[in-house]
Amino acid sequence: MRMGSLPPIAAQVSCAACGLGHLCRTDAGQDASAVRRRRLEAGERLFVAGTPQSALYAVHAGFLKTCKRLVAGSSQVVGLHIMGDVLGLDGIASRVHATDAVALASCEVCVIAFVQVERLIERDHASGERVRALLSDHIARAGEQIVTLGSLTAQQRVAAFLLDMSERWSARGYSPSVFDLCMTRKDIGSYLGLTFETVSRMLSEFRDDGWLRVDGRRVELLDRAAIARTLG
Amino acid sequence: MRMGSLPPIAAQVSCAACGLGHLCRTDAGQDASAVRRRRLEAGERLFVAGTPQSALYAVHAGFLKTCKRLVAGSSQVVGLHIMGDVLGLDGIASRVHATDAVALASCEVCVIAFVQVERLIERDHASGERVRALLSDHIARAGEQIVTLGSLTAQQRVAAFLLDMSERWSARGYSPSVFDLCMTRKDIGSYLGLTFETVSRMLSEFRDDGWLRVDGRRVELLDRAAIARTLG
DNA sequence: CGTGATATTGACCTCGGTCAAACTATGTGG
DNA sequence: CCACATAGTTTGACCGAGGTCAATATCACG
Repeated sequence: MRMGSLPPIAAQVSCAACGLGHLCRTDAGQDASAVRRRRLEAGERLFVAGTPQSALYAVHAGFLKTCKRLVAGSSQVVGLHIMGDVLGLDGIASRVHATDAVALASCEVCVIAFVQVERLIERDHASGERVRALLSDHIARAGEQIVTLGSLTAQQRVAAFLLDMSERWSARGYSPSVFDLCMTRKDIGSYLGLTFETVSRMLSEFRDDGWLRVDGRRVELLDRAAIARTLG
Repeated sequence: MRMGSLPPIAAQVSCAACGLGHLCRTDAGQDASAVRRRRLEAGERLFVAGTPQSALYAVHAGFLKTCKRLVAGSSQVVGLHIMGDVLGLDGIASRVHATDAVALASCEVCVIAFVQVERLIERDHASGERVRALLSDHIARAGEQIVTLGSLTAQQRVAAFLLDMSERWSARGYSPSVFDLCMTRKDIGSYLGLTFETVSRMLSEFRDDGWLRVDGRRVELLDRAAIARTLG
């Protein structure tokens, strides 16, 4: 396994395919400096829960998680974000970050100030509609997560997780069958409301059934149909 | 218990306190017919998942649940809505209802057509901001639900549910300690990712601890602090 | 009344959490 | 280059929270 000192960011989304759409386009006579791009190494934080928020974020490359702080002092992973995804949609009204965002790999994130978004919205209605669509999508995704946590068994949750990841990578033009989870079993467990041991056990079970191959965080789906069938 | 043939809708929100805010105001020279009001009896559906959506809904009086259909054919309660709440925020982008909405008591619901909302948004920017705030609030609420389902025990979920209901009723000017759940244990269980037996057991446990009184669907909280302490 | 939906409670069992041990991978300092 | 430390993963053994199944009670309504 080659280990360059500066890991190249392989997976990258083109601006045309980005979730922000034209919200960050600087070609309409905008001040180009309104859209900064920030680079993060794995483990670095993009933002911190409870702090003032003044921008939206689009993942240009890399992979991040968002975590909600719990009363008990621990935290739960509530979102996993790949290139093209938009972060910071909660907090649009409150202007306060609802979650921590942590890079799970080297990332490049476009930072679009609220003032910039507002300027665009005032100018053309399509931008307002785009923001509403982003928020609406986020709600739909949260609804899926609620169903996963509320109605599925451990096996089904891991299956749903794998299929979701597969679908999202393939929607960005990458292989739907081979991908990197980029995170610990503990993070996956936290995201799915399970312990990391259970996640590990389910992955081993799927491997023993011949449904996938696992090597650390790299996964290869061998029988998507079988995995999907567990959700029936 | 008096049983009139036409049950009066006791709890009602004033238009000033409604979550829609000025989105449904007809005093700005709007066509008053753009905002219809629909009356529902308990059990009646306001809308059905998968059908085209062309309006937002504001609960003027009564109580509704929203349910997501599951692959297995069953469904899960994903939202509980009292007067002042806005329904139909998912579906703003897709123009398709993501859930079923069912009245849990006699309801009056204001129906505001999308075209009306769009007309308002084009006219003044505050309306656009109001819609964004509604969506953002919805996301925050979904985040809380995800944490509840992902990290809390059965006891904690029921405790969180009771405190949430209490808070919401009191935010509308009603008693924070005495309120009607308006729904079956099964619905509560579905909402919390529990079986109805477990919900019943937890309520009995709280009753035996002297933390509340239960009579069917009517609840009186006697020791909110103790209930809150379980979330510690 | 009787019927059907809802609620409560008990007995039992299972899924998944907890605890523990072994193993791997990656990094660090000598 | 190796000894050691640290974090992550896998797997086993055990246990308990909560699901399942069943009996009974309660309530609404025809």
